[in-house]
Amino acid sequence: MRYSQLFGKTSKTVTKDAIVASHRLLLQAGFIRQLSAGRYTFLPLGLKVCKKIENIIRQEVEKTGAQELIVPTLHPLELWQQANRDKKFGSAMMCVTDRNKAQFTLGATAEVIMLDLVKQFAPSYKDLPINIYQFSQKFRDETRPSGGLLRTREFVMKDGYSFHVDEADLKITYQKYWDAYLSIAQKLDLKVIVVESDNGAIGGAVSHEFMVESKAGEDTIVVCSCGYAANLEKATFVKEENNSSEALKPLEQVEAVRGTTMEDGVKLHQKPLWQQIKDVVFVDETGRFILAIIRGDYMVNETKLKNLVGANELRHASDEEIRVTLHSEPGFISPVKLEGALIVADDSLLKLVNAYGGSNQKNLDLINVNINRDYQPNIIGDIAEAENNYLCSKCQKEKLKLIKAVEFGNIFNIGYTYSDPMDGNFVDKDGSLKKMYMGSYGIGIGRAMAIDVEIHHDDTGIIWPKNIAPYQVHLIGLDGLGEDLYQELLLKNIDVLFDDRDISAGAKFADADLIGIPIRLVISKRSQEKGGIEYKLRSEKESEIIEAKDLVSKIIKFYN
RNA sequence: CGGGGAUUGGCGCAAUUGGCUAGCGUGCAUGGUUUGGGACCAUGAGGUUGCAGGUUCGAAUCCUGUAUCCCCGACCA
Repeated sequence: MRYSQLFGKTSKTVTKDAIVASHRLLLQAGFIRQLSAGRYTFLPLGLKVCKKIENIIRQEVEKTGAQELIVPTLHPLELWQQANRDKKFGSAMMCVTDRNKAQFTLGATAEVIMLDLVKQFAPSYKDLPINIYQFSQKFRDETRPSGGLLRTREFVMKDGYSFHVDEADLKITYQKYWDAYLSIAQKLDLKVIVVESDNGAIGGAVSHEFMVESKAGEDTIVVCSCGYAANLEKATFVKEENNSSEALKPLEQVEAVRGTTMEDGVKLHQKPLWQQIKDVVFVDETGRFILAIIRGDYMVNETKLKNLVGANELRHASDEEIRVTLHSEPGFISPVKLEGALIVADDSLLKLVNAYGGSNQKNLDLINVNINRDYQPNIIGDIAEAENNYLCSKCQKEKLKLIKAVEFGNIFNIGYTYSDPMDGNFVDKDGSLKKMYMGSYGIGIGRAMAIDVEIHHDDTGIIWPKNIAPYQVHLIGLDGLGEDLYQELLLKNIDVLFDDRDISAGAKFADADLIGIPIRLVISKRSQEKGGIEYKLRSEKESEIIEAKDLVSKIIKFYN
């Protein structure tokens, strides 16, 4: 490709809105263009990178036995409703209506469509496992897209789905996908950390996310030097016992003229924060009130809480709701004698005696509050959020570390989440109908591209890993030279971008650095005087002169 | 959804106690001089200042509404 013919060009300036490096560089180097919030055009350079990423994914994913197909973008809303998915995904779904008033949703993910498709072939145990995937545009009405391609409302995703006779069979495919994802990451020159994670809107029991550490990441993951790694929404830690050997003291109500924060309680009672009971009231999508209680120095993780109580969405209760519905008082909430709310206790409270906190009345506190004596939670479980330096629950020795990361891909063990409501059955050996066990597997292409730029760039531009660079070679011709070499490289099937513009050398070098193609060649009077062509890797500072006859083999060698 | 900021030639910005023909950089076009790290000179094209309404002799500037975009927060009672 001649640069002079390439649609899209680099620019010296870029909107101040582009904060993260990948966003800025991809815009500046002419790979993408924004259309509206969270929706980007992929220009020819950007699309070339996408296609290369897709091909790597295709190659690796097919090793799991997956077969490529494609389903329509518009999904009948009815199918989603069958599986109750419309509620799970909720407002992130984009819906449209056709001329017959039939309702559709723009595909955000395709579990229900793929299951419906598989059902149409009345699969038997002999047909299973079925392992299918597609590359297609996904639509999610994200509340806040951000970071350029890192979080968008419209994106191409490789989404794979597998159907099995049982969980044991799924685990074989699950592992194959796991391996495939590691290979893909390796080819994209990305170091991934595999973490356990919450299944979120996809549903099911177990899942793993393939994360890449990055400051631009909006996810926090928890890692331990022992190898433990988990999403913040799943991470567990050791909850130390501080005073569990103490004798239980009688419950007392005391006067407490104080403010409404945890800190006010600590000051007034002169007792440690961890001994205080933290009370947080939530309301779920059905209007149910939930009181989450936890040791004072811990935080409630809403996702953990959601999973424990089986809620889809939670919001904080208003002060008015706390007063009117629960007959309590903001800042003085207590699980003791509280009615009208499901009481969910973090298991940290089991190891805590003689706690203190509110009494559901203003300026009155309770001291020596003890679980299962003074109040009885409806549910006890883990709703606490891990923090830096908490003790790892796996090795029980090392301290946890929280790091920022971007989700590169994920694999889900979704079980019967869809087969159940949608009658996703297969015929077993004995002729009986059984439910298919499902898995699903996703990688976002644009995000993968952005992560790569995030990880591989310097002050002057992008440094593409060789497997996904838009071109293999960036040829710069100076002094009117280059045309012959360009033709020769084309003949040898080298994918080359030839900067044939009649502009200054400096401008060409700057653009080459920005665009980030791995090999830069310069042919000029100077290079010829030195006996050949200048060869420089984008990732290196130094260049070398290569004789013309050795050039092609050197390029080919680099790419193998 | 809440808070903050923004919207002016393709792109990045300036001009607001209301006042002359809305400037500058970059990019683009033409001509010339240049040519190893974003060259220089000259000439030129390109804007109903997001949209709608209002105030005024006069609005990019003030008022009202609205749309869009960006950032922070979606968290402790």
